[in-house]
Amino acid sequence: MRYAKGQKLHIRNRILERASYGLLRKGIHGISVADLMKLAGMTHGGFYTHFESREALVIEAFALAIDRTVDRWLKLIKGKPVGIEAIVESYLNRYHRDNPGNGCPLPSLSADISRSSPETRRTFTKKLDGMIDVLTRLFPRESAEVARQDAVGALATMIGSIVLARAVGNKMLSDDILEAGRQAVRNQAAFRNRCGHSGEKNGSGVNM
Amino acid sequence: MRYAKGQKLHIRNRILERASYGLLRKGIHGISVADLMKLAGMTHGGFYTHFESREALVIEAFALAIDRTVDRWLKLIKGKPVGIEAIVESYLNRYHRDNPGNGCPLPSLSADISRSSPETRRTFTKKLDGMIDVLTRLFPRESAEVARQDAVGALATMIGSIVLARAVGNKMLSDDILEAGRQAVRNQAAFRNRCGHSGEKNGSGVNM
DNA sequence: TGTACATCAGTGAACGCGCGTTCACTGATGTAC
DNA sequence: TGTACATCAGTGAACGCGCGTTCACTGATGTAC
Repeated sequence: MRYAKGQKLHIRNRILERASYGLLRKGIHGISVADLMKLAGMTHGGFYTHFESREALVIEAFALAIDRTVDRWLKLIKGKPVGIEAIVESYLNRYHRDNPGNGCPLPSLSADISRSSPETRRTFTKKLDGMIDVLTRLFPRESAEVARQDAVGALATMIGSIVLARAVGNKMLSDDILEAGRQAVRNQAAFRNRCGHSGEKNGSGVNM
Repeated sequence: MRYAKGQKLHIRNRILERASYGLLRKGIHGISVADLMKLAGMTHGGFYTHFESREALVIEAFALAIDRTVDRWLKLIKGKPVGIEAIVESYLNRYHRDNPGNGCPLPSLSADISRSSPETRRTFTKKLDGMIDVLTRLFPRESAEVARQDAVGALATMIGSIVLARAVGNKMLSDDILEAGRQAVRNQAAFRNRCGHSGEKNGSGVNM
């Protein structure tokens, strides 16, 4: 089967997208090349005409999932008052908890990343930096450093909450964890806004 | 080699302890039975005289690591004024980040747990509940629910921070993440203590 | 436009390898006398 | 106390299996004329 121009790239993208889904669901080591190709409706042999190795695919799939998450965030906050509220609601909810395949790769794959090759970790670091930048804009503080710190704190809370909520076998406890996570992020921001020394003169993040 | 009474249990415990170390370092699927036995100074064949299966060992090793973490916490807070500071300092520091083998299993293994068997998840849930109970006592609030929510929020922030700090390839960014995590937990608690209307009389957690 | 050939993405058998688990065997130690 | 036998934890070869990767082959489509 020889394809028209552009067709090959199209198929490569399909493999990549489905692989991203499969890897987020099953974990970096939890799904085989053959099964990843099956998700794209193909057999395993053709894999290597599109990717140099399994690891190369994993890196690209991870980057894609991060990009998608950031895109979703940007859409969520577009035209709305500055604040992390909307992102927290979309992150710490049941849909995201129950559908890791379509979600943020940080709760699903970070632990595996920390045991991966330097190249994988380098990609991770770069992408994470970009995520933090986007979140930082949502925390108007008296200094960029404080804003960034608040953004990282909120992100860590969101990731930890999803990780826990997915791991527990008890739905009620899991729901409680999501709610506790949402409340924790609110409290972090609220302390800075109302009690901390920021937030007044620059007008800023009054949303929470 | 036939052993004296108690000797077998002694060896079983050694396997379990070393396995806990190995699994926390390499991940649930990142180390073989043969390598786990090597950590205990033995060959792989004898494994099944001590454990029914690899999975049975994983469950026990995970539970052991949780128990150790809780014991460490209890020692840390014994005789000190109520507060989560001591635990946060010991959790979100470089030693814990750089030595997952001796640390809390939640950042290392939770993502794998969420993809594990119901039995594994049941053990996880029970152990997590115990951890939350210990932390809850450190948050004196007007209601048990609010205290527990604050405890879960703090735990989620700690886990997420370690997960991120371990995954990034850049030491400076990693240190920043640890500091942001510590600050975030402080802010969560500070909001309840100083700005919220809790902690004093009834104040119910209507913070936002 | 039609025909002959070249291309190359996709197929599926096969490769070497490492895994979890089993098992016949070993030999140090416990027990009986 | 000394001797003969029984026990069974530990060894390491072997098992079946699934994995990532390779490769000879196929056949639909592009290209030349």
